[in-house]
Amino acid sequence: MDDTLLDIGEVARASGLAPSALRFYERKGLIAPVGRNGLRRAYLPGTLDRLALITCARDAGFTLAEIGRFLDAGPDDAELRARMAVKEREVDELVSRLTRLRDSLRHVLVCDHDPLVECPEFKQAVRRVSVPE
Amino acid sequence: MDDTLLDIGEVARASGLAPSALRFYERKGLIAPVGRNGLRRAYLPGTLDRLALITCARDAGFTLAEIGRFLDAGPDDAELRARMAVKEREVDELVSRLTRLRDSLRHVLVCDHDPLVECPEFKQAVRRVSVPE
DNA sequence: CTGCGACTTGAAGCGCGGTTCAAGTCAAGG
DNA sequence: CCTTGACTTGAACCGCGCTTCAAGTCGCAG
Repeated sequence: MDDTLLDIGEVARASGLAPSALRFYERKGLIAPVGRNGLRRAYLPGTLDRLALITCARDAGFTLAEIGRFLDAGPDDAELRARMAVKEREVDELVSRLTRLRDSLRHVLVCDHDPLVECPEFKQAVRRVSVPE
Repeated sequence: MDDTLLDIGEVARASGLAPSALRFYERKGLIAPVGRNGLRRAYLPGTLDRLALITCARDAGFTLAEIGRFLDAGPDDAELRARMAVKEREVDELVSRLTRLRDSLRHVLVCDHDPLVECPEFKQAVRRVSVPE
């Protein structure tokens, strides 16, 4: 009928997520098909954008429950904005820590201590990672 | 006897990890007490450095099994170096993604769309997050 | 000697984020 | 019509990273 609608298999291929994961997300209220084709779920193409957002947030350490609350909120939701502000700080700090970790890894790639983890430069870097500056 | 040795409770307080977590790490081969005081584990102070490293790596998305392999390796372990190089790239990419996510969050804090996730700037940012540049 | 509290063990349980399985339904093609 | 293959469901299972629990063992203070 409407060939702009997507089957679960197509959504899975396009999003890189398993069909089982899509059904799981549906149970959690994160996504929903716009309708059914017989029994089969029919998705709007925009669902892919939503899934990209979900994947991204999940990678950033948000739980699916957090993402769910996050997804249905208007501009007047002060509590949500507060949570997002908190998250923004958290992500920012995580970025700092990971940056230092990456630098440690880079160094250890070219250093020669035995065992590797005893390298003083590396240890110092780790200390910088764990201590909030 | 030797008051430079630490009891599990002291290690827990100093590291911020629960005693149960420390015993769990021990079962996984990540840490070990240098001896026992009766039944009680006695730790070297250096264990705290090791735990800082473990915590840091775990936060960065390494599994405990990965961390374990990582911890006992000399400079001649080519396979380990290869894995670390891979991890360095992964962490680096994660940093990029998180940076963009943080920027998205920053923007959405000051924008006014309904629902928030429909903000075009935000959506574009999310797209940048998911698409490797 | 008698608590007391911090430790010990192994085993079971939990929350998260899914995957896997069995059994069934449906639409399209030969 | 009948097969094929992708979908449907609920329920069970999984790996990870711990926590909790029951039952027991210490060492030290009073």
